[in-house]
Amino acid sequence: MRRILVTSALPNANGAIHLGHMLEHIQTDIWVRFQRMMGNQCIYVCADDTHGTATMLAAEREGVTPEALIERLRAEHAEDFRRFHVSHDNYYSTHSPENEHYNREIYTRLAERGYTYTADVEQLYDPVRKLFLADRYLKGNCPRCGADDQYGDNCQECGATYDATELVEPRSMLSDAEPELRNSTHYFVDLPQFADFLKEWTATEAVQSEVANKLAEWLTGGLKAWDISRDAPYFGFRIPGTEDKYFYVWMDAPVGYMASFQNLCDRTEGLEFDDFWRPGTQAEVHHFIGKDIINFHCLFWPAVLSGSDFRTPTKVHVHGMLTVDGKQMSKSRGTFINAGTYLEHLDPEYLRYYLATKFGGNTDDMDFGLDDFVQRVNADLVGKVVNIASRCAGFIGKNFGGRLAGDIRDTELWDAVSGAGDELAELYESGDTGRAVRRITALADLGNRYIAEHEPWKHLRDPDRRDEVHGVCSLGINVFRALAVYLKPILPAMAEKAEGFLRVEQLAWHDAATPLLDHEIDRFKPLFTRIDKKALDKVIEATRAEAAEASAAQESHTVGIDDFQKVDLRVAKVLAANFVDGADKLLALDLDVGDHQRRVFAGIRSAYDPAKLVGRLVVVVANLEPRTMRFGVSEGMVLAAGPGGRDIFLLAPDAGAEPGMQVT
RNA sequence: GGCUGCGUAGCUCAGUUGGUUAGAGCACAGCAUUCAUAAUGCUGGGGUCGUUGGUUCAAGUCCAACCGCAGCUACCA
Repeated sequence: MRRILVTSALPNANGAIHLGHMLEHIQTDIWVRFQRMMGNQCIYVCADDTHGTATMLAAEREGVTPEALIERLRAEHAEDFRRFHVSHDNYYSTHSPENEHYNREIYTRLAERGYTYTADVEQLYDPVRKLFLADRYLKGNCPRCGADDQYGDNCQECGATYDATELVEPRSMLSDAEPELRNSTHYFVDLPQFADFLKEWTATEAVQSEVANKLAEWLTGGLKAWDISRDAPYFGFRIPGTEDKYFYVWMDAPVGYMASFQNLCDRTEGLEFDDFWRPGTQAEVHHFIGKDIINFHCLFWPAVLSGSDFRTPTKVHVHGMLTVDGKQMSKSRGTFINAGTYLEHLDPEYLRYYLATKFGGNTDDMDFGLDDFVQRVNADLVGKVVNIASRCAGFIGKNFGGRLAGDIRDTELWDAVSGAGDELAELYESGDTGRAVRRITALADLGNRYIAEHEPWKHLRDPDRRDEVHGVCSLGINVFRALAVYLKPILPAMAEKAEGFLRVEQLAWHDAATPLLDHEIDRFKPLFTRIDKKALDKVIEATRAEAAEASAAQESHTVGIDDFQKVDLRVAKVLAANFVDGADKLLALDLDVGDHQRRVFAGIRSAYDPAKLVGRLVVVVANLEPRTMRFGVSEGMVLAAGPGGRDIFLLAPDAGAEPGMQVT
């Protein structure tokens, strides 16, 4: 029995799970379920990737703590995956004590062995927001071609790459302030010391050949030291021995795989962390990732592991990106589909099956063709596979008491179907489920052809041919059963229904090799319904609507008077103001809006004493969609100016204004 | 700009080390069938294999340039 630990890349705690995430988790889950069906021990862990400046800023915008924000998203993400039948053994968080423990341990070991050092770095600093700016938060003019509005790493116009400090007329995207050049001490992993190790490691079976080719670019071009620290304020783990330095999120994210596993071990008898992570163990570790994060998983991660005396990954399975109708997923086209939106209208197994037809175990991009999706799923699953059971079950039930024949009538067909197991197993193992599905549907074609040739409906009336009819239909059911086994890693829910129909225990891989004989089965109920194209259209419409809402809210620089008039601004009087338990940025305000009262949570605690707010007038957005926060529902928004922190200034109408008056 | 990979019928994809008239499924057309969720079976039309040039007796397959797509380019998580 193999002992295997499997991971999918950690989704970021800054948005909903979408089809791109689902692609990776479905691919991983198919492989995991296949391994379990083969009788291997296969543990599948994942987590939300929670740290970084983005989380900090998002929490600030929502007026909640980062901890509250990431826990809400973690729960949502875990639920989305569960509903798609993704069988994580643990879906954890990188913001966990286990993760902090292993980050410290890894860092300490690296430092002890001389793999780390510090150096001063010149970096752009936002004097208003008081933080160092990552490239993505900087814009300016390209130092080479002069194009304006370019990010801090490279130019979209001329393709030049440069350092953020070279930008002409740089601006902070957070405050629009002109950044200052400041010095800061940073911590580095001395990657060049791992060059020989990495050259060796990337030449093994651990990575696909095209991935090794890509990695050769870094390995032959010369590795640079890796900057693993960030300055406060930063949402993350503090580096041991420092006051204001934090681990860069890409340092602690992969360690999150270990942390999630440790957390599972702590509540699972017989599961030992060291069995999987000590050097030289026979247990396997497999990572599934997209081609966008190859360098983190195939350079930094194995180097860090080997330098801190942990085992290195058995294999990194890299997949390509998902396009929809041949183009990048796009919010305006309605193709940036969230998992939750999909689930409102469609069965998750449609997507699992369709994506399975696309996986080839390589890094090619995969296209989600909307029409193709509908046709492929309906034709293959309903028309071919399930149809075999559907057309045979009636005969068995009505004429033979629901009992299958005692022997296999035609060994040629049965041998072809039952004998495909080894080949299919190899295809699943290598990740080529596309080819596996093609082989399986070809077997279904054999089954349907066999039934058509033997025309059981014609011979049913002939008492001399009763046995023949019984044998043909029983074989049909057995073909279906084998196909259900072969498809079970992809379609677990369908397989479960099939188990009920066949009245059998959980199907394992080897069950496909032995037929079900002289066995009573249940009445047939539809195992799979066809996709209605209209349901898919609704998904696209809903996605487009979500996007329109979001972009209307933030994108346009100028608004028409119509847009402005949609905002219902009212004068309100503060009746009560209170601290909120567990929220360090919020105040709960009870407002008199003229004809009624309402409660609003405002992120102004850092600047206002609640006692001094009572009785004063403020301006409130009265028709803002109510937002459910951890502490209750916020029904509106109080207007204020300023960058935040101590500098928040509430708007106030002049004397004479009354609660409820509209602001125009 | 550099790097990795991809570009084959209307659509989604197969095409091993270059070797006879380039394949499958879906879609489409015709026929058959009616057991089955308008499901199935048989037959058929449809491609100058992204473009151009080269190597070779022979190129979808090897080489070069160009075009298009995706990703990376070390601070995008």
